[in-house]
Amino acid sequence: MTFRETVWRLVRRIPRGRVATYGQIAALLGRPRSARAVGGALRRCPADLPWHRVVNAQGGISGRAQMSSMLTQRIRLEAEGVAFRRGRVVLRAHAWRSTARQRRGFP
DNA sequence: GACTTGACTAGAC
DNA sequence: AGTCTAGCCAAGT
Repeated sequence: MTFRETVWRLVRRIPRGRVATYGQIAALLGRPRSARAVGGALRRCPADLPWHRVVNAQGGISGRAQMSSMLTQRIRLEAEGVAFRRGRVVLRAHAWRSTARQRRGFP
């Protein structure tokens, strides 16, 4: 099982209408400093993966080569009911909380 | 096995 | 709040 595959498996668990950050995914996999590698895992991923539910630590959509792809991500999120504010996802409202510890600790 | 490449981040101004 | 920087690390070459 490669790192990339574990990322995909976890991303599939993010429910509709919620988002996770790259760093959060990395931390949940026990590799808190591999956020960047998580981005790499999503750069090329299966078409049916809900990749749009992963955003950066500020709730923003991270740079892609094509801007159309960034727009696609926002549109897909809004279609799931995710609210944006000044170009950022409202993390307070939509951050995926998978554990009790995170429920307490999320800013 | 040694580089290089990013869909990252926290910290410093 | 915006910009820069230095770490970081899995994958690709």
